[in-house]
Amino acid sequence: MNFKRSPCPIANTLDLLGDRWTLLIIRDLLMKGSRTYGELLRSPEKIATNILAERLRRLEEAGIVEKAAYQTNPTRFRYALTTKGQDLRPVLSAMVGWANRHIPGTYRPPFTSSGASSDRD
Amino acid sequence: MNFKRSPCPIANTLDLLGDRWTLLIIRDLLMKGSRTYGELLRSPEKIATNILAERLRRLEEAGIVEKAAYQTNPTRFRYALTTKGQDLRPVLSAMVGWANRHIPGTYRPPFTSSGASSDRD
DNA sequence: TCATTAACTTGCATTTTACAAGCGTCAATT
DNA sequence: AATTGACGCTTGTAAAATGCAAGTTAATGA
Repeated sequence: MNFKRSPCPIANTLDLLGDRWTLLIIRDLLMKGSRTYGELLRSPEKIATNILAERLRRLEEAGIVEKAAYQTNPTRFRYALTTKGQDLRPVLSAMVGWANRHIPGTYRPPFTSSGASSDRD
Repeated sequence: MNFKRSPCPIANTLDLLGDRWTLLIIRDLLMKGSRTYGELLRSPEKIATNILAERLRRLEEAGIVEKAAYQTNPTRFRYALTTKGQDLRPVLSAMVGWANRHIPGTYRPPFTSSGASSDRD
């Protein structure tokens, strides 16, 4: 599990988050707070069920996401970002800034200029 | 080619850069200035030749990288970031900051010019 | 009993990635 | 003149990841 391609912080980050889906899950958890598996599935990008399950497993293992039962009978789960996960906000904010400047047709979030100290979860 | 999963700026960014290699190429071009195909190949993460060629093609097509001949007989090429590509620096910086804080064993860049390094402390 | 919802897993076809090898151009060396 | 070597790729193929549909388990309400 811990095979690093190099000691480069960017390479290490990409080993964890470098794919088409992982940061979208983190986006949802960051923007909308803790969410269930089903809610995450309903996001507009339409992630496949097996991919979502696998990514959540990896993120939990990496200490970025926490899974907790919020009810029993039947047991239902909620996923939330740990501090480590919440700390990815600047990465996402930078991407939003870049996309808004350089990719036409991207949605501009109401309150994200860059520093985004917007609270509430 | 212009098929968007959603109007989300993060999803759009990931459609362009969301994989294990693209941001490493951009890292090299950003840190070390313009580079040749051969120099990019020699980076410590050891990208495969076909992947590098394909990624450079996509980045050029996306207006993030420019390819220019710097000599003839024999013709040799140099790749460099456009303004759009250079503008990704905050994204990379945020990743460096996050990795340095949360992934043990990552290299800490000595110093960083223009808005780089940690966004906390 | 039957249908329904949540949270997944499984099977399989398609796509992408990784690894090795090969190719064309030119320049210098033997 | 032929060989060697560097550069900048392309091609072939095996392995891995992804996408899609369907199935599973547990519980609840009609």
